[in-house]
Amino acid sequence: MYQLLIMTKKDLHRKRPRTEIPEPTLRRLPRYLHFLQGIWEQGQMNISAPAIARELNYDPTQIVKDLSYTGAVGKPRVGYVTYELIRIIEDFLSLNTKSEAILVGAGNLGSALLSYDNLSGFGIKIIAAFDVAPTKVGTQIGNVSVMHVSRLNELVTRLKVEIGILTTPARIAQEAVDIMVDAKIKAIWNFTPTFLQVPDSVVVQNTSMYANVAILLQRLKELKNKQYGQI
Amino acid sequence: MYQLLIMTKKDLHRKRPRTEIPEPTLRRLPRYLHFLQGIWEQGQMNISAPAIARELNYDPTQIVKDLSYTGAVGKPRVGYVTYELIRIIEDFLSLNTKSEAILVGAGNLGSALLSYDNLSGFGIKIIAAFDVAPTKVGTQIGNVSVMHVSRLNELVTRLKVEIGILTTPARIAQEAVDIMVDAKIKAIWNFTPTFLQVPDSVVVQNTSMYANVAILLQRLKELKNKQYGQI
DNA sequence: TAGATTGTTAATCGATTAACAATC
DNA sequence: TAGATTGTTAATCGATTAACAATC
Repeated sequence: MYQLLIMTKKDLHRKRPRTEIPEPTLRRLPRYLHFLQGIWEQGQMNISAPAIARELNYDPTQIVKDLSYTGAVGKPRVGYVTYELIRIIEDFLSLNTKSEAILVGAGNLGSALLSYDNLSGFGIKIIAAFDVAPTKVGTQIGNVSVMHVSRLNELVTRLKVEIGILTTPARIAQEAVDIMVDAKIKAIWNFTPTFLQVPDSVVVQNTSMYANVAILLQRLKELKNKQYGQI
Repeated sequence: MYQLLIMTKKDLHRKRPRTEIPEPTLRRLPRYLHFLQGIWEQGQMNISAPAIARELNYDPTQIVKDLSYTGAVGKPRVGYVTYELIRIIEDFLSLNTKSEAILVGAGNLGSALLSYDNLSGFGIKIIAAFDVAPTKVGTQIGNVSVMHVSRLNELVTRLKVEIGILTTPARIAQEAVDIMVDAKIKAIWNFTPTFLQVPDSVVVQNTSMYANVAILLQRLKELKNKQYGQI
């Protein structure tokens, strides 16, 4: 009776209700999509979850579960209609409506993203880049103009851009983010190793090269230990 | 009594024993490291798990647990010695011994990685790049020579390179991987959206831009639903 | 000493996997 | 019809979080 009223530490940190799609599912969906596009091009009209599972080396029930999040419905004994499934996943991931984004920090990585055509292939279109270096400002990288950061607020506000890509040096990352937040950017794709301070009304997606290297090196180490036995 | 002998489906798919560090931990460690380097430069000699937790917005016990994997030991009431902790995490993640790597596919993303100085800052040094385009072969990108793929096997075998970075177009990804595996590459960092077929003796780390965009767009969508209520 | 923090063990929570009924 | 596959519910597993004793 009593217990029901006690607010545990957990409650304070509790995540959003439960409309949330599990992150592992979101990671797998683009992989399914890529696979489906491949077989579609080869003219395969239908595809079953077990067939996808065999090809991508996943558990078949996991695929069924992941697909059920998207609202896709399949036929027993036949599977899903390839084309429909592709459309449903694309819709679900909002890959059809290209979201406009700006990029801050036109250095190595920033330039790469600007000239990385593929980026537009999955739902994001970079419409402007910002930097402070006089050598960068005024230039064009991959058809995108690089402007001085002082113009960020005006442009973002005017065009109502919601997504910001952060590729500055770590040292000035928070500063750049503050400017973005000020301009009402709603989602930040963070390529710096910095932990960003943002209000609750802004989402941050961290893509850390560091984390990926760390995992790779560790798995390689584990592989060796396994092979030679842990002496 | 009976049950003990039954081999479930689970057993077949079972992962390596349990020497394995959880992936979430491996993702967080580089973040701790970056934070620690920052406070070390500011002259802070000691740091406690709760203090790290406050700054990085994590649960304090999670930090204690993560750090315990690295073998770091702290003092109650004081915390960890900043410098020691940095060294221990770096050692643990093998970031001190620079591993040599080769890169296949010197396109947009490949070029970016080649000229991305930071990469060498976390344990990986690209010593050669490979491509098939005559316009690329023979050039230098970020101090790394681009050679024809036909030379991959010889060079990798001779220098005993264990890590391969894959940045080719998705279409030829598997082909490139077969060449790497043939040359006894042990770990592949895959930037293509392709599911790679490799023998058990090779580890693959997938870094998918697609997955990251998918998560970002989804979280942004959820954020909006939360704010305006789901009508 | 008192109190903060470590470090370990137990509880909880969420994602994956298994089981199975529905169905084409 | 028989059998493969979907789709849902239950069981399991692993990571996170809580609890708490040890200790500086």
